[in-house]
Amino acid sequence: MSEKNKTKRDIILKAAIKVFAEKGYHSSRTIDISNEAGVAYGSLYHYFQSKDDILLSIFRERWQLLLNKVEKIQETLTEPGEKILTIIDYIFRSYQNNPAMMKVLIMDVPRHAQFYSPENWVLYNAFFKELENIFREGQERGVYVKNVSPLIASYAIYGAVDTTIRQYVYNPEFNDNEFPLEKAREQIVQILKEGFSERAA
Amino acid sequence: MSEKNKTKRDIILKAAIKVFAEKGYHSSRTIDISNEAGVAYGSLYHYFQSKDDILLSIFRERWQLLLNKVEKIQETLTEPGEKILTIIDYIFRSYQNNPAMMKVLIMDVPRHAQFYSPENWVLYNAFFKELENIFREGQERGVYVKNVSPLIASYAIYGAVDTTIRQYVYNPEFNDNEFPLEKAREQIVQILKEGFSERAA
Amino acid sequence: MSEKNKTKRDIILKAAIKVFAEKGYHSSRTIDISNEAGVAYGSLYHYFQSKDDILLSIFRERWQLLLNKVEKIQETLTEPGEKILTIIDYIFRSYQNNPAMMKVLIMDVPRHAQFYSPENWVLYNAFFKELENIFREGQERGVYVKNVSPLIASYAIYGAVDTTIRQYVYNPEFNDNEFPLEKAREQIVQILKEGFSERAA
Amino acid sequence: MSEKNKTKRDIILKAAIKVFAEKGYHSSRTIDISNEAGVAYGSLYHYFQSKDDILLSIFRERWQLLLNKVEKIQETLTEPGEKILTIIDYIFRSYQNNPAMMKVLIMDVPRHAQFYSPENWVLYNAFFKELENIFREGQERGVYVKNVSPLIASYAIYGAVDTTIRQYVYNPEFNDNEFPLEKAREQIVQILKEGFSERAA
DNA sequence: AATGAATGAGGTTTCATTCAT
DNA sequence: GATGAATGAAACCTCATTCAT
Repeated sequence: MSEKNKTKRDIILKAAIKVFAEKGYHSSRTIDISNEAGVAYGSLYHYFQSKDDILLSIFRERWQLLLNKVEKIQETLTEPGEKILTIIDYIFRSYQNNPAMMKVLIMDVPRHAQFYSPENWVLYNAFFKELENIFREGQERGVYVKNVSPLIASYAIYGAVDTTIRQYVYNPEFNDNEFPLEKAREQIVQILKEGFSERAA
Repeated sequence: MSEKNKTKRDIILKAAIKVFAEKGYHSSRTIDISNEAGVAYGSLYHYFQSKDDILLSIFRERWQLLLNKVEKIQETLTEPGEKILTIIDYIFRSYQNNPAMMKVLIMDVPRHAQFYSPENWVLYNAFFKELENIFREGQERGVYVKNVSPLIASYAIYGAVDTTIRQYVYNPEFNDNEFPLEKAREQIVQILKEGFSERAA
Repeated sequence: MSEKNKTKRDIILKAAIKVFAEKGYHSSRTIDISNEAGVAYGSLYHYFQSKDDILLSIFRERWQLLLNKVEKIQETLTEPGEKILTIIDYIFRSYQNNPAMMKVLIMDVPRHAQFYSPENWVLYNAFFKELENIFREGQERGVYVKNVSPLIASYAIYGAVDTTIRQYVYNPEFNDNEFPLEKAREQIVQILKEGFSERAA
Repeated sequence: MSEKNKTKRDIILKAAIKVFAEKGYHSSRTIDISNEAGVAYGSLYHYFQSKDDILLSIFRERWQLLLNKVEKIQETLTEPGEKILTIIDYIFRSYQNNPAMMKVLIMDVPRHAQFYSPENWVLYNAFFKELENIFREGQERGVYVKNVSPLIASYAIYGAVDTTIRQYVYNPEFNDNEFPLEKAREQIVQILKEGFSERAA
C-alpha cells in the first residue's frame, strides 16, 4: 500500500471514529462517514470490506498501539508497580487525547457481534496477558500478594479503569472540573495497590 | 394491569432476555422475541412501546431489583465491609442464576444509545450512590481509608465485578472449571479491600 | 395459505410477468413490480424470498401447468402423433393467450443462474422426458422411425417450437399478419413428422 | 488499428468469452474480465465502449464468421442438402472447438436486452435468410417439399440445433459419453430431412 | 497506451411498527 | 386482547465507468 493510500485510509478511519463516537455505531450511516471524511461514498469500500470492517479495524489498530506501548513499558521499566501505573496512565491519557476514539473502543467495539471472533479475542486478551505477566512478576519479586490470581488481578485493574472512563464519557451528572481525571487515576492506582481498608496501626 | 397481563408481559420480557443474550440487541428481531415468547409479534406492542422499550424495561425492572436488594442490605447489615461483600456476592449470584439476563444488563443495556437518558441515569446512578454511601460510612467509621473518593471507589468496585463477569460470559479462552466464579469473587473482594501490594512486616 | 393470500400472491406474479416481459428481468426493479401490482414493495417479500424467487416461481408454476397439460394429454389421447400435435398446439396457444409470460419463460428464465439448479432441471427435464416417452411409444407402435433417439427427437421438437416463438416475440422484421402463427404451427408439425425432403415417387 | 492492439483486443474478447461462459453475462464483472485477460480494467475501455459492447462485439465477430462460412459453403457446394448438413456440422464443430464461445452465443447474446437493436437483427437474420435461400433453392430444384415456408424451415433447423447444444451445455443429467455429439448431429439432420414418421411401404 | 483509485447512482432487502379484522 | 398482513423508510453495498497520472 502506498503512502498516499495509507493517508486516505486514515482519513476515513478518523472520520469513522468521530461519527461513531457522536452517534454510536448502529446509528451511524456509512454515508455519514464518507461525508465526514470528504470522500466519495464508494471509496469506503476501496479501503474496507464493510462498515463492520471499519469498526474492527479501529479496534485492531488502536489496540495494537496499546500493546506496543505495553511492550515498550516492559522493555523500559523494571518495577512492576511502575509498569502498571504507566499503563493506567497511558489509558487515561489516551482518553484525554482522543475521547472519541475511547468512546468507540469502550462502547461500540465490545457490543459488536463480530468482535467476538477468535482473532479479535487473541488480540484483546494479549493485553490482559501482559497485565497478568507484570502482576506475576510482582508476585515473584515479593511485592504483590501471592494469594491473588494474576488473571483476576488483571480484570480488576482494567475494569476499574474502564468503568471510570465510561463515567467520564457518559455520566451527565459527572463533572470533570470537580473531579479531575488526574485525581481519579491516582486514586484508582491507590485502591488497586493498597485497597481501601484502613490498616490497623 | 391485570395479573394475567402481567404474566404475558413477563413471558415477553423473559423471551427478550433470552434472545438479546443469544444474538445481541441489534441482531435480535422483534419476530425472534415473539417466536421465543410464543405470541404474535403484534402483541409486543400491547405491552411495550417499541423494541427499545423492551430493552429498557429489562434494565429498569432488573436494576430496581438490585436497588431493592441494596436497600435491604442497608437495613439488615451494619458493617460496611459486609455490605459491599454481600452486594458483590448478589451480583455474582445473579449471573449464576440468570446468565442471559446478566449478559443483557452488562452488554446490551449500557451500550444502547437510548440508555443515556436522564431518567435512566438517575436509576443507574442510584446504585453507584448507594455504593458511595456505604463507602463513606466506612470512612466515617474509620475502617476505610480517608484519602479515597467514595465516587471513585464505587467505580473501582463495580468495574472490577463487571469486567470479571464479562470475561466469564464472553472470553472463549476462559475456563470456568479451572477458575470457579466463587474464587473470583473472593479475590476481587480481597483486592478491593487490601490491595495487591505486599505489606512490609 | 388462505384464498385471499393466494390472490395477492397471484397479483404480484402477474405484475412481475408483465414487468419482466417489458423490460427484461435484469432491467426490472422490484419497485416496478410492486407499482404494477399496486402493493407496497415490502409486500413482495411476504410472498417471495427475493426477486430471484419471483422469477423462478413463475417458471415452476407455469412449467407445472405445462406438465399437467401433458399428463392430461397422455391420459386422454392415444395416438402419439396426435399427442405431439396437441402439445405443440398448447404451447403456441399459451403464447397467444399470454405472450408476456412466454417471453419471460423463454428469455428470462433460462438465462438466470439459479435456473440451473438440480430441482429446477428435474422439473424442466420432466417435460422432455414426457416427449421422449411419447416418441418411444410411437416407435413401439411402428409409426415413428426406429433409428432416431427419443432424446434427440424431443430436442428437435421443442427447439423448433421455441425458436419459432422467439421470432414472433422479438424479430422486428417478422410480420404476424403475413405469416399467422396458426400456419407456422402446422408447418413445424409437418417438418417434424415428414421432414422437408421431397420423396421419390 | 495496429496489429499489436488487435492482439490485446482479442485477448480481452477471449477472456470475456471465458468469463461470460462461466458466470453468465450479468454475474460477470468487468474486473473479472480484466483479471482473466491480465490487463488493467481501465484498458477494457480503450478497446470497447462498455461491457455491453464487449458482449455484442463477441456476437458481431463470431456471427460474421458463421456468415462467412455459410457464404463459402454457398460458393463451394451445390446440393442444398449438403449445404445444410455442412452448416449444421460447422455449428456443432464450433461448439466442440470452443464450447465457451457457444455458450455465450446461445445463452447470453440472444437474452441480452441490447441485442435487440435493428443493426444486430440485420446481422442475426442474415444467417436465417441464408438458410431460407438454401431451402428455397432446394424447393426450386424439386428436392424439398413445396408446401413448407423457407422461413419456418430455417427456424426449425436452427432451433433443433440450438436446443440440442443447450442440453449438452447445461443439462446436468446429460451424459456426453452415452450420447456423442456426432450422433446427435446425424439424427437431427435425419429428422429435419426425413421427419420421424415411418413411411408406409 | 495503460493504470487503478475514485466515483456515486442505483437497487435489493430488512425489519420495526401499524392497524384492520 | 390478539393477530399477522401490510407498509415503506432506511441503509448497505456493488460495480460500470471515468480520468488524472
